[in-house]
Amino acid sequence: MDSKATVAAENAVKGEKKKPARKPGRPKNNGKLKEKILDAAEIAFAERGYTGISVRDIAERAGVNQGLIRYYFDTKEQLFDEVYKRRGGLLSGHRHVLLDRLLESGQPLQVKDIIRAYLQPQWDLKYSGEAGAAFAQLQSRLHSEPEEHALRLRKEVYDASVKRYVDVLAQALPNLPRRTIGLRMSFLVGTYMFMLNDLGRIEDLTEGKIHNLSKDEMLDNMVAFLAAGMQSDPP
Amino acid sequence: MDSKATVAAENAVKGEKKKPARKPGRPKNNGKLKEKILDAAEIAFAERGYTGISVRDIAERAGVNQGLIRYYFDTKEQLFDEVYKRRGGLLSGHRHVLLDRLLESGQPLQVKDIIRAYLQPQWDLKYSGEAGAAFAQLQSRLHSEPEEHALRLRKEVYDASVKRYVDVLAQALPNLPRRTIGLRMSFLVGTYMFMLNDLGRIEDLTEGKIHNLSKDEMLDNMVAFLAAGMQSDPP
DNA sequence: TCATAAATTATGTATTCGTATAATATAGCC
DNA sequence: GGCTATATTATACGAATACATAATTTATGA
Repeated sequence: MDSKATVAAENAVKGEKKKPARKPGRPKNNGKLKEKILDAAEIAFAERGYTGISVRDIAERAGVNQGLIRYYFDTKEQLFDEVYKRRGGLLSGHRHVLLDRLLESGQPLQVKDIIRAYLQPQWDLKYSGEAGAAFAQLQSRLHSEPEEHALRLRKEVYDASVKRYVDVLAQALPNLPRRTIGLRMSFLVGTYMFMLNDLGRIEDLTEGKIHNLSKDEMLDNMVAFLAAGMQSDPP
Repeated sequence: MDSKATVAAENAVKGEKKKPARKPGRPKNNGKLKEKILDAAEIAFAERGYTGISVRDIAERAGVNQGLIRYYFDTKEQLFDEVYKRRGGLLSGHRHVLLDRLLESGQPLQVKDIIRAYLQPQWDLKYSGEAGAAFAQLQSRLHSEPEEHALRLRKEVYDASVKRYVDVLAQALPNLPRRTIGLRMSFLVGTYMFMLNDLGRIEDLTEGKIHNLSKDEMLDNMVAFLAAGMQSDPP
């Protein structure tokens, strides 16, 4: 059997081409394919992970020539970064907005409200459609990745908002050492990151008793659990 | 430039070989290399992920010929499975032992003791050396993997012990619906899975205030947090 | 209108991947 | 002491990989 390249060369000689022989050049869609690439890459990376999907496959999913990915993003790694920062930036922004709103309300700060403000944008995103769900999956992957580059990316995207929430929690919990609050913030992140993934698995974990748990029910349960842990006496 | 294969062929013709030309055959070590492969693969998969490391690289890390991996494990996937089940089985076993001990003590069941019995083996493993730490990392990766095969593997390794712990928790918390306990068990898994990874990151998250947190301190903090959440009123 | 820049495709290249197989030296058994 | 199953190596193969480049068409602006 011939390799693809050989086959293509033969076809070129014979003048036979399977595809309608789209000639190169600049078509009508002026750069709009960039977004299509980002969308396809987001889902592909979420499903298979960074090393699990090829640039070629992403191009095919996006319905785009492979070279175009290099044209817009240069390397695979840069494509990944842009995918991640695109939606991660929106998420952090949303968190800041909700926290502002809470602080400006003038009411006394309640731990459960702070926690809910942190989780709500993430949950809304997850349930906003295929892209949001894919990004949630992608986040979960990135948080289990020990590589240096992944660590820097996480830091860049999330650090500022996490620190701000820790500050506000410290304000609401003046009796707790800041060190304890920081640690518990990590516990919180771990909990929701795990729940983001794939709720199907939870059913398995508990013999199918968690069927039909709605988005809001899940969020309420998480907030109650985490708020109790956050406010408890340190050991 | 020539490909490796071509170079090797030329060397063979000329009779020049870089390596001392280890002839094939059965050496002294009678199958002991299998363990070396498993050890090297455990660390490699933890660092890079399943698709991030090649069978060739694993062979090199293990100091073993590449073909030997296929001899013992047939496929890359089977190698991964054996790596995972080897230590995962020990872990589940250890959990069962600690729970037995707790139940046989005759003392009234306390939520924090049950939680500690669940976490202790995982923590001991993580701090037992390089291999244990690598396996912890590997677990974290597998739990963020949505692929069908990963799901089955997790289920096979952990399901029985998780279910048993949920049962015992339900016994200690008769006022809580079982559905709530199951859900909270997932929260618990998420929390410790996240903390398993890489404590270095936590320092970043909280402006370096978590330096010098010992193994026991971390475990105590997690138990306190999780026990409070587990016993709290449902929303 | 015409030159230039931008967007897109086709094609190529060297490397690496998982898997396959044949050759061979030793251990253990009769 | 010879036979056979086992452990190990060397080598090969075709597909897939990330990255590269040249050709080409269109949009834009002077």
